[in-house]
Amino acid sequence: MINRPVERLSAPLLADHLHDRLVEAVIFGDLPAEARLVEDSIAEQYGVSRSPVRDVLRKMEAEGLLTREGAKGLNVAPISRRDLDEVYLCRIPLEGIAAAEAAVNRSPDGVEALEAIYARMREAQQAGGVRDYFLANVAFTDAIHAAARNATLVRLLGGLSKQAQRYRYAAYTMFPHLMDLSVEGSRKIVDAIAETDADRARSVTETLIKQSWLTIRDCFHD
Amino acid sequence: MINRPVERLSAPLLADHLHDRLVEAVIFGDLPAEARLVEDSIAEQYGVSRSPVRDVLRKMEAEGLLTREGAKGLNVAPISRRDLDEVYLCRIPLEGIAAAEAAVNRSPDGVEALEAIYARMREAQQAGGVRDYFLANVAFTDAIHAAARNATLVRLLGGLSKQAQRYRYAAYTMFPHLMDLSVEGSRKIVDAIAETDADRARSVTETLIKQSWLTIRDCFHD
DNA sequence: CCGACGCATTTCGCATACCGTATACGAAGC
DNA sequence: GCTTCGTATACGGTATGCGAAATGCGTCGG
Repeated sequence: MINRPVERLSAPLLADHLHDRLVEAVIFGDLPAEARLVEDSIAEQYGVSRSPVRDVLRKMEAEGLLTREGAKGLNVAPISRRDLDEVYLCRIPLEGIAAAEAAVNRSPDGVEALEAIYARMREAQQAGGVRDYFLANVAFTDAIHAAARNATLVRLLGGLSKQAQRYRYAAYTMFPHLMDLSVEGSRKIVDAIAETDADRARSVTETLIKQSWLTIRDCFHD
Repeated sequence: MINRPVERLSAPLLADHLHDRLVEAVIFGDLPAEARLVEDSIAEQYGVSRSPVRDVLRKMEAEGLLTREGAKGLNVAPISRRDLDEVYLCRIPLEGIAAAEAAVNRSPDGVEALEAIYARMREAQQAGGVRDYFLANVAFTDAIHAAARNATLVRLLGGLSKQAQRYRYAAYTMFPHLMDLSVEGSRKIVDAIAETDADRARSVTETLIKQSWLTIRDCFHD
């Protein structure tokens, strides 16, 4: 065997670790769009068997990160403006609902968690750490989803948010000023949720995501 | 081996066949809510190995038909009004978008296909065949999704529609008059799409689904 | 020089076997 | 009699091997 394992995975639930690694690799572009993925190669690289790899690849397919090329293997999903538009067409109303539900089911703990993550976002923004900002921003989104207390909604957003994160990370890298827009909008979202104002939470969320969309769109004018 | 296979599956893509069978069983209630599913037993029943069974169960989990009980196995997802509300909260805007996009991307073939399925729905309604009506109605929904020409939207709806179908079938069985409401609303949807009126397509779709929701809700007042 | 057939390779689908863990039941001790 | 510990068992996670379908390439014939 020529290829040494890139990194040996630790014991508990190989598949979960592997999933995280591969998702990261796709979102951050280490695995470029259209890259071919072969079960055997991945298994060999990470020093595991094909079984967990199969599970992971199927899951990532469901998350929209991979596309199946007929009888051949899987590819990293292509990046395109068309795809971006598809994702955001769905994402806008769903994130709006999540914010509205988070406001309806508002809890002191939930708001506190949001404030904490918002603080992380501000710090990263002022430090100019694009990757740190991105990670905090993802956590912020996840916290709102969790606060919505709606398992079905979370499940659906799970099949969309990973796909969206690819575009978001790329956009933050290209247009760091997008962080300003994001911080400003997030402030409004936290306030609306804290005040239990579901309609305003929905509308500021939808507005923010629409604006982000238009900005990101400029990066991918195929 | 004591248990004879319930039914032996044919060759091409065992997993797909198995998936269809199990999804059917859940939607039509042959596998009741909360029923425990064990990989070994399913494999034995259908005369296949655990590998395809695992794939299928994971897929059905993503479709919201099964829930994972921690380290233990999978159960058929519970039926509850709470769950119904969650599903429809997401389904209303997504189906609305699908109808609107179907109108935007209107094609003569697409409209023709919708009309054909609509005719099937009418026939089944007048014959009083609840199951036939249900099947035609599902086909109608799928045709609109396909006509929207949006892979991401189809993927998301795929993670929701199966779950919704459980409630829809149960509701048609209990309230056959729901068919009248459905036929009437579907007529309006086809017309709006045929006229390329996206806004009207969205609004009549959302109205129909909301009305269905309220009707179904009466069946599941936990 | 071009096209068609056939072989080798790639890659996935499915089967089978093993292992670790979590649960439940029974026995032993307090 | 109740609690607790150990063992048996059931189940999912993982490893591995085999076979079939599709693809690409090379060669042979026109």
